[in-house]
Amino acid sequence: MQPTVDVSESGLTERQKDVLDAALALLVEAGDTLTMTSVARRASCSKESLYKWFGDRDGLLTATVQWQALKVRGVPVDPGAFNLASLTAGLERFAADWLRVLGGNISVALNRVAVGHAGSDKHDLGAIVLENGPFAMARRLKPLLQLGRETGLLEFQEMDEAFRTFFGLVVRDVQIRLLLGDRLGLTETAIDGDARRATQQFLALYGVQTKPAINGHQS
Amino acid sequence: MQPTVDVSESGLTERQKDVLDAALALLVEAGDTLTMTSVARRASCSKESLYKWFGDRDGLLTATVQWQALKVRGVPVDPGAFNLASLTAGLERFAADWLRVLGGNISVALNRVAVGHAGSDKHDLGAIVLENGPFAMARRLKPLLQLGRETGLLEFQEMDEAFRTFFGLVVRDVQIRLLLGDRLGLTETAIDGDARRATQQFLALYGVQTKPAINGHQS
DNA sequence: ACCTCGCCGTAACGTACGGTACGGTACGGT
DNA sequence: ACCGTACCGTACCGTACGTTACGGCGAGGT
Repeated sequence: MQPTVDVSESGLTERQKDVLDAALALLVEAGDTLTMTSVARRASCSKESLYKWFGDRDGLLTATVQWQALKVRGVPVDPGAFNLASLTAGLERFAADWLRVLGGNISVALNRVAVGHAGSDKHDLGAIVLENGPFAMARRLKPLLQLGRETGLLEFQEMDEAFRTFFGLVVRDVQIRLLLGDRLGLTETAIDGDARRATQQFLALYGVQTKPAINGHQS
Repeated sequence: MQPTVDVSESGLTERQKDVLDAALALLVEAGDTLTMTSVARRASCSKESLYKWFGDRDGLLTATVQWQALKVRGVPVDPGAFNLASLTAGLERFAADWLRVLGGNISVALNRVAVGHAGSDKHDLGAIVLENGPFAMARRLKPLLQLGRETGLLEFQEMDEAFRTFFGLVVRDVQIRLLLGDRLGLTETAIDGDARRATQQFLALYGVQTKPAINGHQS
């Protein structure tokens, strides 16, 4: 019958959520080599149920990715008073959040399977991760940038270019190196430092004030 | 006997190179779903030879990746007279080259398989791609940055930080989006424009001259 | 008490594919 | 002429895994 569970509506039994969490854990441990049997065993459910709920292996993977995506909905940041300080704080917080997510086991595992399956299967996993990764980040950040531009704190022509520059300054080679298996101890303090550096660099490029903070070393 | 062909010594028969080229083509077409049988058929060789030459499937993939890496050895750029113009040109050329490589089918395919296998197999494919991707880029770029610093055109404390910032400004979200299957028409003119923008932004952050080119739009 | 439904556990099926074995052919050396 | 080497093509084996089928069981309804 091809159920094709749409997780975004979250029409999910608690039982099914448990199953997806188990699948998520296995995905982190074993990557794309996880088997339907292993998921069933880990979740203490029958393979028959897996197939009834998710259609096939691809459907299970898709549902798992969407389930995780549903769980990371970040909180939007828009404080009342808006000035350079709050803009800076917002950008830093955003950068740090993003680096924390990217560095997590789950993100790495999901991106790995999505990259592996990109463009080749029916429920395009790559598109889903793209949608809930970079694109979601853009949707969340752009209002902040827009606000910065409207209040005269930032100056840029193309919103998309500004966003992508910020993305580059924050992520740099971190994600690709993690995906390729490079250990890359992202301690909490290192993340905070990188977030500050990226924010300062971004402000140096797109901020209107002629402050001295040109070099990427915060004070 | 575990041959484990070391391609970096290029102890490869012409016949074997042909086989690896065939494997490369199949990798681009089919990704990690390529089978030993398909490679043998495409290259008009026997599976027995594949196993004799490369040990096993992993060995074949490894040899293929190394073979491609051997073919992309970029040419170093160090002109005689060194000034801001040549530094800028060098950076732009570098950025454009890198974007062209990243956008190519072969790079995308190889990065996909390497990400998929990262950390899980014996010949760590991820490490190999890491070595011939980001790390090779760093080794090639750093001398240029060093020269820029020595001649007083650039100013930075940490070489590595400067490199990674340049990386971020050039690559941004391009690579991850390509890996996740996003079409992303990288025309030649778009690449050149991006290379110029990234270079200008980098110079704005790390250059010593107080030129006005702060915003990412070239003139 | 009985039926139905949803689920677990397990066994079974089909197949794709990694890996091996073997016969046949071309060729260079002696 | 004979042999060894290297290779192709193909058939074959073993296994892992996706997928399906079936028997049993507890719960809720009638």
